[in-house]
Amino acid sequence: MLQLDLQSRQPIYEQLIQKLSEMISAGAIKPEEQLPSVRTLARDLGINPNTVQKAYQELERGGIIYSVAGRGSFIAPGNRANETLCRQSLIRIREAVADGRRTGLSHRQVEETVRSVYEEGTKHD
Amino acid sequence: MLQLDLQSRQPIYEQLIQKLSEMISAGAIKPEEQLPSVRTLARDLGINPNTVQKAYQELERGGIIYSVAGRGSFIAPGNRANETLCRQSLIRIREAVADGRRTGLSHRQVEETVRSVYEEGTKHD
Amino acid sequence: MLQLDLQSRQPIYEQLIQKLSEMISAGAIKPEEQLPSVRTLARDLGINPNTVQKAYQELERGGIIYSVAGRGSFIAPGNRANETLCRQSLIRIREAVADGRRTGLSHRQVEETVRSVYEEGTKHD
Amino acid sequence: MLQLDLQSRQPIYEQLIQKLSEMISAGAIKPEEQLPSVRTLARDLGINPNTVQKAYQELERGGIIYSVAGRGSFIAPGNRANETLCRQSLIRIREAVADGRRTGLSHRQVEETVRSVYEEGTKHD
DNA sequence: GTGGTCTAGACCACA
DNA sequence: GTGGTCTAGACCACA
Repeated sequence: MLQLDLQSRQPIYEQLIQKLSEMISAGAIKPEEQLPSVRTLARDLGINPNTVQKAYQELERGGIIYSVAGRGSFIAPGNRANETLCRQSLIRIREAVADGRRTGLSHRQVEETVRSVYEEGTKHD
Repeated sequence: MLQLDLQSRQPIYEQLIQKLSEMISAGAIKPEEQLPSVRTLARDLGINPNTVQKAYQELERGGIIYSVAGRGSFIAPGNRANETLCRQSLIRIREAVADGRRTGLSHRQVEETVRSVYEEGTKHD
Repeated sequence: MLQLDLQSRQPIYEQLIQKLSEMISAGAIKPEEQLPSVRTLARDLGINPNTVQKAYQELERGGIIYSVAGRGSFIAPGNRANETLCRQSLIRIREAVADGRRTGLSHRQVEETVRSVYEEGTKHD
Repeated sequence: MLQLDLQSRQPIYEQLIQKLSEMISAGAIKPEEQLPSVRTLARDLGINPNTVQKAYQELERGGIIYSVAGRGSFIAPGNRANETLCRQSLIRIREAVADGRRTGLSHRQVEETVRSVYEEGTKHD
């Protein structure tokens, strides 16, 4: 659970933000529930506490979680984790498709690709 | 023409590779035609010659262009600029869509986004 | 009553000092009246007894309350809760205004802000 | 120039953000002008590069500056440094005044304080 | 214990 | 050289 790719070009803290957002969005962690402490999560993931903290701070800025010094970090009630993820995802899709269109991909080709993604049976992740 | 975004997270040399590939793919530059010299292009774009050099090297590795020491760089005949771009583009679209699906976007929502991209009139880029 | 903001940057014990001072200053608790015990107040507010203890100690240092070992804490007769609060408040206002002036706020803008605060009907707190 | 108080309760990076915002707001550094590099400024101020970077990143998030990896950090054109500072300043004044009002300060007393700040001759800072 | 700040120093890709 | 990321480790106030 919460698999990171330390070799990826995407920074670890960004992967963390994304994975945690997904878990929150999926309801795996619920509003007002406490997140693992910065140190605990860092230890469990084998990364540095500063990296976890950076991710937590970004999530806090985005209103997904809130942190109370001396107490811990918690899922914000009414957080927009899902909306945020969807919005970002749609932007990325739009960019990728616009790019493909410029390259000469036909509407049909893109539609076909989209369809194939949605027809793959439920995936492991 | 050949607009770069110096502030983008995407490295300039990658943007250059993509833009040049697009121009070649679109026939704006034809096989055996000569590309501007590394220094000229760097000066025109206001970027570092090392950056242009890196882009040219990658394009050569991909068989899109070829360089002749002392003479310059030329578009390779029979280059697969278009195929390369399309392949990469489809991969990126597939990844973005898979991501969106995981986030909870419906097939319909994605289709709608794709459609809207294709319905926008011819764009400036 | 005695609303704390656990997420505020201002430490809880400081908020406690301020709120208690306000209540004493406003006469909601009168000289020689007993304050709730450290443990009781901590339980009621859902905070750590150490935090309440720290606030009580500071209030005692300021001559606002006094404690009798084994009996409890009481409002000091002749306490200067009000004077203390007013003095601190004026200092903070002065600093905030000086800051605003440096930033370029006009005397008029600040006056207007002050007026708007005083014109808001009686507030909940 | 750019005096920091290393003993202050206010974190160094926040002081940096504020001071730089003030300089930009005052026109001491103009749009598109380059800021000192993270390392240079850190060395000059005798603090750690990470601390400077944190300040720069916050300023970038606020649209006050922009950073280009490998090139440097620059004042953003059309930045709202001044508006941002004024807005924050007015909020702080409003809070301080509301606090004072609750404590029992009269409108007149506050007005008098404000006036006195504005009547002090031009100050050094 | 908890989050927040800071230092010292390393490594990376890019310019 | 430049910004960006990350580690290791320290210290702080607060709870």
